[in-house]
Amino acid sequence: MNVLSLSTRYNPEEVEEKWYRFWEEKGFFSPQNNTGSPPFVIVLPPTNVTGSLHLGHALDATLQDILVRINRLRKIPTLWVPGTDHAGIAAQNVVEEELRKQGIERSRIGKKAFQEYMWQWMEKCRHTITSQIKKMGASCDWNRERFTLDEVCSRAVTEFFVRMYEKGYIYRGEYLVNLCPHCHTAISDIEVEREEVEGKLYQIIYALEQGGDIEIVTTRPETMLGDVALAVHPDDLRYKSVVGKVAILPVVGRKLPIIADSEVDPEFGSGVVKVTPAHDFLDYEMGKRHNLPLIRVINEHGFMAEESGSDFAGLSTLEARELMVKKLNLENRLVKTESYRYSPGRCSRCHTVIEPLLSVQWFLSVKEIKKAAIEKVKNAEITFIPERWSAVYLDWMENLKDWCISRQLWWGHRIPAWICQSCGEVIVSRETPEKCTHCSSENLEEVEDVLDTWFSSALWPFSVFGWPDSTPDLENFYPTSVLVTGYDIITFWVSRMIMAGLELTGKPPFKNVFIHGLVRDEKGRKMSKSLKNVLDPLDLIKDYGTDALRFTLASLSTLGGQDITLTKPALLHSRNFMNKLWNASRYVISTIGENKFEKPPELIDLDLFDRYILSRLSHLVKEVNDKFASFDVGNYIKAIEEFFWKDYCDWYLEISKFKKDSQGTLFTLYYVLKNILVLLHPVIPFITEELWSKLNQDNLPPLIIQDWVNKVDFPECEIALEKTNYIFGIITAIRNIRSLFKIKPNRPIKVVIHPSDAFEYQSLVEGSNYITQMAGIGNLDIVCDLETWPKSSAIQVVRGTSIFVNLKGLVEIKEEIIKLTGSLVELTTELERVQKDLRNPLFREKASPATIEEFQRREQEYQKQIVRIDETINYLQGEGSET
RNA sequence: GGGCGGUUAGUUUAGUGGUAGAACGCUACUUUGACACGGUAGAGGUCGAUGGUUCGAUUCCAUCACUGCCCA
Repeated sequence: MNVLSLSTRYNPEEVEEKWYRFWEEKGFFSPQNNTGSPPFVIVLPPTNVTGSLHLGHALDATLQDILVRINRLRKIPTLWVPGTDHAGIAAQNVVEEELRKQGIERSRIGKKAFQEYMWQWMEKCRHTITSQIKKMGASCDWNRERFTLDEVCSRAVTEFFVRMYEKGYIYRGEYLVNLCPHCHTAISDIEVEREEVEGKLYQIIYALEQGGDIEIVTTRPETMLGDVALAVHPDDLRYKSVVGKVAILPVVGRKLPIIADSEVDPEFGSGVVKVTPAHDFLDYEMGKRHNLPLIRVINEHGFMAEESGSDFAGLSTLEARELMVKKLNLENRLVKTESYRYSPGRCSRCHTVIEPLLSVQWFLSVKEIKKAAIEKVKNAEITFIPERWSAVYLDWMENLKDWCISRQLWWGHRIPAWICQSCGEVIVSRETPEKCTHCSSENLEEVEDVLDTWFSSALWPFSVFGWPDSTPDLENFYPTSVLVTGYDIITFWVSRMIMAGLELTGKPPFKNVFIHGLVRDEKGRKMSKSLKNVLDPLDLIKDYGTDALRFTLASLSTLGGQDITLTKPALLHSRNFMNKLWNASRYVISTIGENKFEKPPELIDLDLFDRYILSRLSHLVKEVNDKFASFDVGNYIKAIEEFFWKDYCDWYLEISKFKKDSQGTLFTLYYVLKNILVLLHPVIPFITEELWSKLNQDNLPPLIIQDWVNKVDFPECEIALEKTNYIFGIITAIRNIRSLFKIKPNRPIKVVIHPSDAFEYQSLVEGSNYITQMAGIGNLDIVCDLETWPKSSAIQVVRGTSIFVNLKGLVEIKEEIIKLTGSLVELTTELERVQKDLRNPLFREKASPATIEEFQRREQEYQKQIVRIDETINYLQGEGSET
């Protein structure tokens, strides 16, 4: 095959689908139990069936795939379980909105019909998502794909619920909870977001029964209808005398006791607050402490309830507020209103201002189950990477309150509970009960509520394996190895998986939690639908290829888990990298041709440059394994990139062009590229597999199941590194002169090189052929004893070596002197800095021996170079005076 | 108000108690038999401010400023 007939551009579309299908059909994504080592297991954070993948998913999947693929190469049985999440409230909202566009209202078609729409939507969405995950190259085991509402996962949810109920951890009752008037459901504290807005603060006068007035402040006058008391701080001297007296609620006329409670902030407004226990969390607590009644004046739809009176009932809260203000004005009770910034809670899903409302809900008490979850992180049985996120987790856990788990939705896991319509008994059961366990009545009604989505995602690491049954998969693959997710989800999900995992299985669900940042747009903004800055991974794949997208996301990841600013130039750079890899491989493949390497590698003759690149490769492999061990994905990639582009392409490959007849060269070209492909495969699986198949001489198995590189078969050769470093410096210096004097690249030049010691001389002799070729030299003289200085030459000094490039007529001696003097000044400054420290007794006493040695080495190096430059300047000054 | 980040070249950012790196962009040269999505050679930084610790601070500590996120 003439490889050079291949396109000079890498074309991702031609290879990606082919290889994914090949891998999947061959079953490489399923765990191979070919070694006895413990498996490496990841569960994919289940993707919400709310639409399609965004770049956050792309990053998350890329990082997971890198871990999975490296471990697979390491011959560790590897399993990555994919799946989707029913995403209760979020998915229901999406479908509701879709239907509304078609003129269909959820409330009109009823629960059953709506659920049918939900399932249809789910199937469609799930298909979109899984095909996107596949497009990303994710090597997950699709045979084990799960959906949180499928039978296996649902059974786990029921089991979890029943066990917690039986242990007394789940309870039901009427409490004040966050209700979203738009989503018509209760939500948990964590789903409430606060955002500061411009509001109004109303100052209102309440009359005292015994005569006189008292002023209060409120942001929500409409809730006055539910007032049951006024409260002041017990130490507030201004109001000592009114505590225990009675105020009259304006408009309504209800009698309100004035109580003292230390939760009242005396600095806020007048220092007197109204107490509305049915509609405010602080007031609710206060009401409990003081045994106050609850008057519920707002209903679950966010409208005024019957109890608010005939004038108000049926109004929205905003209408009620206006009416209340009007009535207060009529009664001359409103002193004034002023603008005021406050932060009402909003539903994190629909952004509607939430209403604290009394309602019957189900709660999970966390008091007991959080203990182990805290302990395991504190004693590092579960570790966060980066470590600092464990503080966020612990802070959250330690302040965790009981979790409201019931939702008034039509999409989710139904709470496995029945209420006896005869005696009111609550029956929680795995199976549908036939009669009441208390009164034997058969008139049982199933609870309509569903469970919070996180209640089921909490079980994901083991429900996917069939828990509570003790299945082989559960036995083999649980606990999982690492969880990879964004920091925004630590409290929502990670914390709950740890609690549920420890409570139900007795084991931490994973050992490591690998936290990454969020993907931001070019301006550093979070991607959001409302900003219209969301990028679709599929569009980027179309423009740049999957590998380039993965490469970009992964190489921008930092160990600190910083957010990633995704820019077009970064994507272009990655695409260019793919092209470079493609073309370097084309060169290597065509250069090797039909050559076979039959001799064992250790018998092949290797020259200086072969040993140089193999030494660098050896160093790289160490670095890569090191970075990988610490989850430092970004630097793992950057190290390979630098090696490949700078060392392999720019130096080794260029030099190889002048020694193509050497077996050692051909072997080294092949050997290094082969290793590069293995090292890069976890990050850019498609292009590497494609190139592997073209490079593959020995019919080796596909790259995806190759052996990972733990070390290189050749030892690092320090001398080769030092020599090539020197030779490359010489070449660069000559090219620099060329460039400065604008000598055409194809014009040969005459060069005299004057080394200062045996090392330099030997290196020059060894490399002379390549120096000549790489720098475009026509005539090269290496001269140890310089009897006559070359005239009319541009000069550079490298180490102790002077380089003279003959440039008759082009060189201004004055210019050369100025240039050299410039470097002399720089070097002298550096030398002085080093010597200043070396002369300092404190430095010699306190600095480490290695540092002192290094400083001494630098001192010598500078001195050597300074001597040579000085000598050259002296000569030039002589030459200048002669002309 | 509490907690956690960030502040380094024009831009996006790595990084380290001992000469500050990269990518993109920029300048000049360059279609040379892998690659112009390329090559060669360059220019560009008082590492947010002020103090402190240290032989030595961009790096550690404190304060401050601006900025982002989380929690109340």
